Amino acid sequence: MSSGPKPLSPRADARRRQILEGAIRAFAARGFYRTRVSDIAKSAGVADGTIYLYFEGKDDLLAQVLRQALDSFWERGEEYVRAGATAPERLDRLVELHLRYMGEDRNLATVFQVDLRHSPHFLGEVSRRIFRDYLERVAGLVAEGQSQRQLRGDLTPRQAAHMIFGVLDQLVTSWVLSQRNYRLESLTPVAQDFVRRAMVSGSSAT
Amino acid sequence: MSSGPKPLSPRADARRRQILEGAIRAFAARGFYRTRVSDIAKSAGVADGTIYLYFEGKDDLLAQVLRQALDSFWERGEEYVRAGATAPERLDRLVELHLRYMGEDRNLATVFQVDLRHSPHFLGEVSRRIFRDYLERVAGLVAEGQSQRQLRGDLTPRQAAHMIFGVLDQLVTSWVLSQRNYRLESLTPVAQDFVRRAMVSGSSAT
Amino acid sequence: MSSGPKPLSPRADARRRQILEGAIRAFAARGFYRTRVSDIAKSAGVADGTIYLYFEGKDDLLAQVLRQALDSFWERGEEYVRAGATAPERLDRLVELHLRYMGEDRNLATVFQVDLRHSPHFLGEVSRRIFRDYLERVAGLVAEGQSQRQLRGDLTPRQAAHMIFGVLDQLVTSWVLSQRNYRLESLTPVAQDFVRRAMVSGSSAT
Amino acid sequence: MSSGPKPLSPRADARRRQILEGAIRAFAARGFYRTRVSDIAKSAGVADGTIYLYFEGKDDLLAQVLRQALDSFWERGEEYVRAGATAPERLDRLVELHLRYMGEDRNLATVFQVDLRHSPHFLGEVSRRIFRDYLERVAGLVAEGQSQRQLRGDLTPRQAAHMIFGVLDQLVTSWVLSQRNYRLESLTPVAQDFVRRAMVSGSSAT
DNA sequence: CATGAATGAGCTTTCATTCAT
DNA sequence: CATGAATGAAAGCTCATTCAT
Repeated sequence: MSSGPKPLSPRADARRRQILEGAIRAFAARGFYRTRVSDIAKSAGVADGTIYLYFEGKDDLLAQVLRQALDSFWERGEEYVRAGATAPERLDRLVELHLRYMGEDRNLATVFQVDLRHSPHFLGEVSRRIFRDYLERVAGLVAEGQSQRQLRGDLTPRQAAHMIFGVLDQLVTSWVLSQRNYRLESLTPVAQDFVRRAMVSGSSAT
Repeated sequence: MSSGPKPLSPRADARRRQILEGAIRAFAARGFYRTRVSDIAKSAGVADGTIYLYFEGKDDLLAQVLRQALDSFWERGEEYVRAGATAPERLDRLVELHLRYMGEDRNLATVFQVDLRHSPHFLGEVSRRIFRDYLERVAGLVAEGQSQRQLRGDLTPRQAAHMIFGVLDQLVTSWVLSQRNYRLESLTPVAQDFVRRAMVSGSSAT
Repeated sequence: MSSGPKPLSPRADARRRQILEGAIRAFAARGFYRTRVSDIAKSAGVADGTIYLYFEGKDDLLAQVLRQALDSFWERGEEYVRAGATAPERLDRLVELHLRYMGEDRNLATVFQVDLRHSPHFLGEVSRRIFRDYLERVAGLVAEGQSQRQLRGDLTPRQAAHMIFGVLDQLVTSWVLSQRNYRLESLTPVAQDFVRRAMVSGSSAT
Repeated sequence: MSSGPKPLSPRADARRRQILEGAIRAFAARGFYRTRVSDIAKSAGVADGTIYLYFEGKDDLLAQVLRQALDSFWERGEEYVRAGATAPERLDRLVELHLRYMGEDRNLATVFQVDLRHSPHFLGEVSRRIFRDYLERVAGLVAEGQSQRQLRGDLTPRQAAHMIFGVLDQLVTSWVLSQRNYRLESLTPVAQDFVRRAMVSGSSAT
């Protein structure tokens, strides 16, 4: 999927990662716009100028953070999700994966919930691709389940994907903004149940 | 509900509204951070300095846009929602109201989906209150429905409120970001069905 | 000396004075530059725009404050000073007059000590004239005293006038800046003695 | 005496000085308030932003100019003044030092006479400390001379210090404002004589 | 490769002045 | 005459980016 655009030396790759991680911490703490490049440099332990040896600028840095995180998300989870025996099970696994992945790194989650939302205004295509990627995969899962008659067929896969993503996304947002301290993963069963009820065939009580 | 903090002269109130509307257009077009105060002024048809006669600054302007919009949302919809005969019907009406209200003003919706998400980093309390207000009301609807045995009781009202909000919110976001041109309200039945299935008692197929 | 440039109606003259007094209070409180025209208006109890009916602008206002005060100083004191029987006595009276006049209105004194000093940079000619007026009169007193052999003749009248003014001026400045509360006039004997010793003939111990 | 607050690299220290000197020229030419930061930058030959790497802002710049000048004044002169054999001689040396120091740098003198006077309104404590420092040292000289019966004892050291300072200060002010071109130092004997007569014991002719 | 001092475009905000009422 | 809402030029300051070391 992600053929790294430049095959970097291991040394250079480590440096790149170091900066990326500094950027995640910095963005999470203050938000993209309020984060200065020098904040990122400090957080990453490099000089300001060094950042420009590895990235084109602040915008590019955010784009790469997001891209990288999404790549690693699917790299790690795609196989796991597809290994579910039935469509509902595959949705369960998606829910679990989403909450677990985000729950593991609150800083990264913060960047996703806050700065990714803001990015359409300046990352344009990049930003849209990130959303599209996610939604298309979920839509794929849904379509497959529908064709196997395991999921209800009276909504489009895209619509379903949006709503499922919406549920997960809001749980993450609320966790990120929450003052309280709880584990995001603990919401897995509740979310699984919610999505299952909404997606599995059966009469909607009217 | 909202006792305007300062009783302004009609003239001043009109001016205030004029600026607020200019701000919504400007924020929607470029996002809060990329919008200059002079953009707002131009969009509102006033001089830069005039803005500071009515607002404390850019932050205040966004806060007021959000507050005002939320106030008018509930002012307009609370009664309508509560007029539903049963809890599922009240949820239906909430879904309908949310999509209709947002669908009516794409600029305002854009500000909500994009800038409100970004605001915790700088509007702090204001921002949190806006989310809290919304969620508490929905949680109230859910709790009521649960005590009347019309909604399933095996999740907390807050959790339910988050997920319901997530569904609606994501439909709005996707509409706002979409290049295609469709009416947001047209998604009402789909969303109602999704929420109903998820919330009305009945066995979740496992 | 000062033939008021415009013979105003009594009503208008009262208004003019009202603004002038507001300006003195405002300038004293914050200094010329930090005083906004609207501060002056508030302090004088008129609308901002009204000020421009009586003065050309902020600069003009300061110039008039200073001019007016100096006029009234000499109007009141010239006769008194000249009524001294001998030159030393006339100097005594000058010292007394200076300290009494300034001591009577701390606000006015503040404007003189602080803003008059700053004014050469923007009031140019006006500012210079105010200093010159004062110094020429004192120099006149000294010259007269010298020709009557009552004051030492081994310095120029201008030099003497500067140093005498310097003594008085510094006492006023220090009073204006002082946190303590004492009457400026109480320094009269000390200053008179200082000036007398410095100016009356007699061998300077070497 | 002045333990520089931050031990800067030689390079940084040179830059700092360069800006300070640009600021003195700029302030002298137009006065603090009418000087724009960009004027200072231009006069110092650096970019606007560079100034903020070395100073906190315009106010800080003026404060540092004044502080630095006063430090260097005493650093250079304290020993010289105290080396006078008698109190009158020490006063002579103070007068000489004051006029010589100021006479050497008309720009710096201008800043002192004009902007230091204006500064109480915005430099508060800094400004007060500068005056206090000077006056206390002179008062110290006077008190010492009084206890040795070399200066008249019928005025307080502070009062004497004020008046002596007033004499010197006014000579500097008048030199700074003067259109004519003369050497400030040339007034040394006159001022010495004036101060001596005023301060050395001996009957004041009444 | 790495640094961080220097740059200067760009932004928010203030406030003297004007003029329709 | 008096008002004060509106104006918009002007100014201080920030910070992404560059480049000499």
